Amino acid sequence: MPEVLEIESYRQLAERVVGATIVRGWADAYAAKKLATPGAWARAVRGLTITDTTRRGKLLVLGTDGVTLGLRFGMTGVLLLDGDAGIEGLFYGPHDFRAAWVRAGLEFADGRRLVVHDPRRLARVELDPDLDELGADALSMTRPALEAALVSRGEGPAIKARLLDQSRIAGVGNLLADEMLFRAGIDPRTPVGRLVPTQRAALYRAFTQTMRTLGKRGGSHTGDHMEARFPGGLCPRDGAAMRIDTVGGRTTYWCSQHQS
DNA sequence: AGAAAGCCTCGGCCGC
DNA sequence: TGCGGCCGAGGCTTTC
Repeated sequence: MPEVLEIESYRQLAERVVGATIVRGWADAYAAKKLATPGAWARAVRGLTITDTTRRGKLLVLGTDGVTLGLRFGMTGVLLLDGDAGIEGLFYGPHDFRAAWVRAGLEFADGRRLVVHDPRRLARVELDPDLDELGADALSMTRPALEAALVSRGEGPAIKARLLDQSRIAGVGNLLADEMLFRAGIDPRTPVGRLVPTQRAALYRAFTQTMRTLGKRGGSHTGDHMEARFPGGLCPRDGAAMRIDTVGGRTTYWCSQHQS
């Protein structure tokens, strides 16, 4: 579920702990998988004071007076502050909270707790995350940055795969990718190198519209194409059958008519 | 039973 | 032929 729009809402929630000092941190073996040892998180965060929050794509970054803290949320991770998600409707599946699904967190001197709630264990904590591996941030996409991200040798990969490539564009996930291609009227299988100028212009427009509109509506799952995102769904724009296939390694829905 | 909104690794392929 | 980089497939993990 979490794509750049959700992570941005988590960042805004995390803003509330700027200035607070960590008295204790914990992460289970899965959440700490990217660290040298499972205990590294607890040792590193103790005594740090949060100075600021930033975000690059789907990576949430907590600045401190020492090591920088990174949080990744996988497919089902949610950030909670004292059990308050900050926004409603972001839970995967049954909007359920279980203490057993709290995989990592920080406890502050004032008693508050900032925790990662993640049923499927794909969320990760990081120390001094490497931002250089991430491409242009999706929420502040510019036309030149998009064009640069679309450069390829030869035909290149399918446009959908390129949109999901976090080293080119950081923050676009499966639902946002399908939504912007839906709005742009582009077949997700089109090789990037074969996109003509009018398609590139349409994609940029759809890209920024998608971020703005879905951001206002409340998340990646509020796109126009979502109502047709099931087998047998019909395109809400023209009533044609939606196609389903794996593109860029992910389940992809697109309109057989206006995206061909 | 099969699929799932993220990401990592592996191996094959391509172009220099 | 050799090599690095690109790209797709598959796995992780648990749930519904």
